[in-house]
Amino acid sequence: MISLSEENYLKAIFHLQRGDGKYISTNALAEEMQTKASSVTDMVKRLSEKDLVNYKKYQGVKLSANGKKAAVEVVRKHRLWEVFLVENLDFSWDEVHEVAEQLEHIKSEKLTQELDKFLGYPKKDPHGDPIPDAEGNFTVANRVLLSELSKEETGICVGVKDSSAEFLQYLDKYKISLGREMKVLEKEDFDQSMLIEMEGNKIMISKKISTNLYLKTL
Amino acid sequence: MISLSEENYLKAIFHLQRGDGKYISTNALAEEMQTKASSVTDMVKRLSEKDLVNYKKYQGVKLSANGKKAAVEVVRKHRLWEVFLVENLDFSWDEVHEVAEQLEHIKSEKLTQELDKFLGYPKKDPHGDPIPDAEGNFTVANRVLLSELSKEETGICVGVKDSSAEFLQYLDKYKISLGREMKVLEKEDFDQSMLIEMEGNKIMISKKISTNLYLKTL
DNA sequence: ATCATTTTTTAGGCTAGTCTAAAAAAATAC
DNA sequence: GTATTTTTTTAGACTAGCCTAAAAAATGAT
Repeated sequence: MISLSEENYLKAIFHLQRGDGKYISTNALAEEMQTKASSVTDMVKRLSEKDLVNYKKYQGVKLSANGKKAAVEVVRKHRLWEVFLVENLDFSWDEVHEVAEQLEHIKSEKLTQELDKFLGYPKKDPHGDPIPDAEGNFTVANRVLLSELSKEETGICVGVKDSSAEFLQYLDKYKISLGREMKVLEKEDFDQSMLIEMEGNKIMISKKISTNLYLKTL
Repeated sequence: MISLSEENYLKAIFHLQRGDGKYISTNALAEEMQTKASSVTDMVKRLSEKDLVNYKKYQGVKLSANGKKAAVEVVRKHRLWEVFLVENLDFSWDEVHEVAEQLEHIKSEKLTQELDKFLGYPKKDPHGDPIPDAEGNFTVANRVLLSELSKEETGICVGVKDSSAEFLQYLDKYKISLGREMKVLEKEDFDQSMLIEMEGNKIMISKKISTNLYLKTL
């Protein structure tokens, strides 16, 4: 049995690893978990004992096969619940995170399966992130940050890197949503801002925004 | 903030109290919570400290106004989720309990409200138990146990006292479900079994069944 | 290669929630 | 009304998960 706290650590390691198998430092994990390095060392030892991570003193930690499976399952549940909240319970995309953080820990295979079916086996959550299927498979879309596009390039907004309520509300305010087509008209070296054309309008986008928006280039 | 464990204690006291304001003994609560009397004493002191219960040494415990409010809120969530599981996720009434025990602890007022709306403000859960509204109000139906009916009396099945999977599956097997009309044909003093007419069929019902089925008399 | 800095681990302590065993209070029996 | 039994509480210990402070290891600079 994996505890709530253990699940949160596995999820955090999963997010820091981003697919590849690199080792995550104790400090990085402490930062992600908003806790102290000493607490991380404690927990990481327990996870290692349970064969959920590979841990070598002073070298860091990475998910084992078991750990990855558990982490992906938590991510799957988190994203399915987000879809449910937005599609069926009138939540907006900036309101779902906190509640999904709780719902992701509900343990019931049948619940997850039936929820997935009820939602019509969605492939993406409201922020554009892929939802793993029951076997834990999912494809990370071919996407780039808006900030990486060159002048005159065009793309479609497919996801956000930061999914804080503040950022999402900012996007709402300027009518930036998933599926929008964007064209880079200008890139300013001075402050790395960009002039973008979207739906016939021209808007200035700061570095902070362009480094947190994912696009699929055409 | 009320912890998960505290919520479970409050719910247990609520169920043992059954509306009226009687004091619950430490042993009774330990039995309900499947734990030891000493653990109950510990917890009850903490709950008393938080003004969620009234506790007097050696006399027992009862819910305070705050405690009752919290307990009713947990019960409301439990029953709403049960409706969701049965109505939308193809759970049967004997499968919902365990999952609802987890879902009832999710903290989000908006979630509860929106779920209630999504379900169409249901008044009863799948076992016939009343669902408190957002203000915590609910009416306990005017009902009696089947075992209390006299010969020739008729009633409609409106709820179950025991909601264990075993009991509910037994009821399914003999096609006993909420809404069924039942007439008492015979009452046997010897083993307190009853001969019942239901949907034109005659069935024998043991004491164990008749003392766990609620009916509304006609 | 040595010294200083940063990172990580260890040591020891805290809380919530549980337990067992023993003591104290209440209830029951005679 | 005293003695026995039952119930309840207290005392002390345990685990998970966190903390602070100090020690140890790794890294980086000269």
